[in-house]
Amino acid sequence: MIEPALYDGEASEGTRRSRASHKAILQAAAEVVRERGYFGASIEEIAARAGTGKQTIYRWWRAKPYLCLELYGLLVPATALEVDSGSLRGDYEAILRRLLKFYRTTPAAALLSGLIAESQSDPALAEAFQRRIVGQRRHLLIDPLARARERGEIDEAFDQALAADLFTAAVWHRLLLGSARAEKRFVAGLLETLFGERS
Amino acid sequence: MIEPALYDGEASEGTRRSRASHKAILQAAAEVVRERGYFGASIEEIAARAGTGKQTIYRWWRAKPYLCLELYGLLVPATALEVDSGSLRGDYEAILRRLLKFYRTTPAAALLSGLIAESQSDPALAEAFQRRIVGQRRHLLIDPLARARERGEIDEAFDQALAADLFTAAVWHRLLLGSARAEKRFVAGLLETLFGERS
Amino acid sequence: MIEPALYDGEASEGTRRSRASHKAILQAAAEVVRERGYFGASIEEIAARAGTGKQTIYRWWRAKPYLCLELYGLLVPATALEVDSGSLRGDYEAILRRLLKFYRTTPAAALLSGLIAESQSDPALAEAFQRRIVGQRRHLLIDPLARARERGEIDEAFDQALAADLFTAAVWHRLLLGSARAEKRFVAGLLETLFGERS
Amino acid sequence: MIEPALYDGEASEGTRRSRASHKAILQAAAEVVRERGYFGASIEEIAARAGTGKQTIYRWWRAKPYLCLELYGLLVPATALEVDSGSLRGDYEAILRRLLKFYRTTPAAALLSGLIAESQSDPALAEAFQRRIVGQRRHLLIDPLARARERGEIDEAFDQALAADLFTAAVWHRLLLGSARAEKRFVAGLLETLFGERS
DNA sequence: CAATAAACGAGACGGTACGTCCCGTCTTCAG
DNA sequence: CTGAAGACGGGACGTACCGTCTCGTTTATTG
Repeated sequence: MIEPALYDGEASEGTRRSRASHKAILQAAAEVVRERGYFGASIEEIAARAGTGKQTIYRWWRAKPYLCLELYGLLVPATALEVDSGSLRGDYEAILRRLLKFYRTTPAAALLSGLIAESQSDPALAEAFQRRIVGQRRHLLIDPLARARERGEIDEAFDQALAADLFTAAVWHRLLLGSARAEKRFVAGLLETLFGERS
Repeated sequence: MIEPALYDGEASEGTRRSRASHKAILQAAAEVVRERGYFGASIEEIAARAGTGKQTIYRWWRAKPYLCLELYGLLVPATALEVDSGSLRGDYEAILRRLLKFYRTTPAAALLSGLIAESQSDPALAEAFQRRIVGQRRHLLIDPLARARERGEIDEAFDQALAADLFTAAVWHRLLLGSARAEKRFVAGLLETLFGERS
Repeated sequence: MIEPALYDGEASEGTRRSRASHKAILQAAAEVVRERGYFGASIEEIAARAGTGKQTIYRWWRAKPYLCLELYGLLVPATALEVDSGSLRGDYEAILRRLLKFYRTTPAAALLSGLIAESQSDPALAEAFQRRIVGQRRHLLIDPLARARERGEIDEAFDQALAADLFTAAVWHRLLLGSARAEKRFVAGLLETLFGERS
Repeated sequence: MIEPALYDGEASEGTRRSRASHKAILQAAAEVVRERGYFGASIEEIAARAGTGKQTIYRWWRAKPYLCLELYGLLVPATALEVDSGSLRGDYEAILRRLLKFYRTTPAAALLSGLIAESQSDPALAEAFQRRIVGQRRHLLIDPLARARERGEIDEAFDQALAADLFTAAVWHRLLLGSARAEKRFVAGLLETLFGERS
C-alpha cells in the first residue's frame, strides 16, 4: 500500500479500514486484470466482484494505477528474488528463472506495461513506480553484485548499477515484447554479455 | 499506412481516400498525444482538431492504437538511423545519440508505452507492432553489426541479434523509466557492456 | 412524383431520368418501410436495395418524407375508391371496406403516420400532403355525396365537406390507433352517425 | 411516470431517483419539442438543457417516445376536461373549446403525431399510448354521455364509445391536419353530427 | 459518328445523434 | 457511523445515417 494503512485493531479512534474489503479488492483486481487486461479492467467491475462499493476503492487508492501499483507489489513476494548461491552467475541464473516463471504465472506483464504507460503522463505515479517497483528491484539485483565484489569476482570498475538496469531492461523487454528467442539462449546470452564470456 | 491506401486519382473503382484528411488526422494525433499523453488522447478530439468526422478515422484505422502505430512509424524517418562511420562503436554512438534526441523531441515515448501496453491484450496489435516497429528497428541495428563482422571487428560467435535486442531494451528502458543516470555515462557504459572495454 | 419528371426520350437536351431507377427506388422504399417502419427506413438502405447511389434519390426527392409522399400516392390507385352503387350508404360501405383492406395490405399506415408527424414541423411538406393526399381523398369522398344530393337522399343543409372530413378522421383514427372495436360494428356505427339511423 | 418511480427519501434499498433531475428533464423536453418539433428534439439536447447526463434520461425512460409519453400526460392536467354544465351539448362544447386551446398553447400536437407514428412500429409503445392517453381520454368523454343517459337526453341505443372515439378522431384530425375550416363551424358541425340537429 | 454532357453506381466526406460504458463524486439506508 | 448500493453530471466510445461531394462509367442526343 502507498501509505501505511491502518487496519482494524491497529489503532485507536473510530472504525478502521476493513482488512476483508482491502484483500477482496486486490484479489478482484488481480482477477479482472488477468481476464481483461490493464485497460479492460474497470473500477466498477472490480468493486462489483469484490462485493464492495466503488467509494471504498476510491477511499484507499487515488485511482486505478495506484491500486495496480499495490497489486503489483503484492504479486512479487519480496523474498522471491533473494538467493545466495555462492557465485554471481548462479545468483543471476536463479533470479532470472524465477522472474520468467513469475511473469508466466501472474498478470504482472499487463500491470507492468499499463503502469509504465500511465507513468508517462502522471509524474506522481512515475515517482511512486520508481520508488516502489524499480528501486526495490534494483536493490535485489545489486546485492548479489555486492557479494561478488567482496568475493573478488568483479572488480571496482564494474558498473553495478548499470548492470542491474540492463538486466531489468532485458527482462522487461523480453516480457513485454514477447521475443521469440528461445529461453535457454536468452538466459545464457544475457549473462555472458553482462558478466563475461564464461563462468 | 497499414495497407497501401488508395488516394484520390489513383486507380480502381469508387471514391478514394482523401490525402488531406489522412495527413490532417495524423498531424492532429501527434499534437494531441504530445499534449495529453497516450490515454488522454481521444479519437473525438483528434477528429475535431483534424477537422474531420470520427468515421473518417474509424474508416481507415481499426482503433486508436493502430492510428498511433502508423503515427509512430512516421515520426522516425527510416533514414534517421542509417549511419556508416567506419567503426562499430562509432555507428552505435551515432545511433544512440540520434535516438535519444528523437525521443526528446517527439511524443514517441508516450506512443511507445501506450502501444506496448495495449499489445498485452491485443495479439493482432502485438503482431503489427513487432512487424512494423521492432522488426524494422532490429534491421537497422544489425546492419552496423554485419559491417563490423565483415571488417573483422567482431567474430562469428558474437550474437548480433541478442546485442541488438539488448540495445533496444536498454534505450527503451531508459526512455520509459526516465533513469536519472547521466547520458554520457549511459552511452559509454552501454556500449562497453555490449561490445567490450574499448573498441 | 412531385414535379413532372422527364424520362428518357421525353425531351430534348442531355441525359434523362432513368425510369428503371425511379421504379426500383420506390419499390425498395415500399419494402424497407414495410420491414422497418417509417423511422427505421433509411435512405441508405433504400438506395442499396434499389441498387442505386444515394445521390440518385436526392436528385429527385428533397428528402425521405417527399419520397414517401409519392410512394403513398402510388399505393392507392386513384380508381380504387371510385364506386357508384346507386345509394349513398352503398357507396360509403364499399369505400370503407376497400380502405380497410388497403391499409391491411400495404405499409400505408406507417407512411401516413410518419408523414403526418413530419408535417408538424415542415410546412412545405404539410402543404404537399394536403394537396396530394387529403385533397384527392376529399374529392373522392364528396363525389358520392354530390350524387346523393342530386338523388335527393340528402338535402342542402347537409355539410358534405364536414362529413367527408369526419369520415377520413374516423378511418385514420381507427387505422393508426388500432381500436379493438369490431369492424362490422365500426362500419355500421360510423355510417349511421354520419348519415342517419337507416338509409 | 410509467412506473411509480422512487424518489429520494421514499422507501426501499439503494440510491433514489432525483426529483429535481426528473422535473428538469421533462421541462427541458417540453421546451425542446416546442422549439424543434418531435423529430428535431434530441436526447442529447434535452440532457444538456436539463443539466443532466444522458444516462440519467436513459435510466428512467426506455427511449424518447416514452419520455414524450410521460410529458404528454403531464401537459393535460387530468381535471382540465372535467366539466358538468348540466347538458350534453354544453359539456362537449366546453370540452372542445378547452381541447382546442390546449393544443394551441402546448407542444401537444408535435408530441401526439410523433407518438402515433412511433407506435406504428413499436407495439409496446402503442399499448402504453392506448392505456395512458387514449384510455384516459375516453373515460373523460364518456362521463358526460353517461350523465346524459341518466337525464334521458340520449337513449340506450346510442353508442357512447363510438361517439367518444369519433369525437377524438375529429379533434385530432383537425389538429394534425390543420384543416382551415373555421373553428365555430367545426364545433357546431361536429356536435350536430354526433348528437343531432339542434340542442 | 464521334463529342459531350448529364445521370448514374459507388462510396468517402464533415457532421449529428445515437445508446452504452465508465469515470469519480455524492446520497441513502441497512447492519 | 461504516460501507454496499447505486444515482448523479460528465466525457468518450464506436455505429448509423444524414445530405453533399467527388470519382470514373454509362448512355443518348447533338454538332
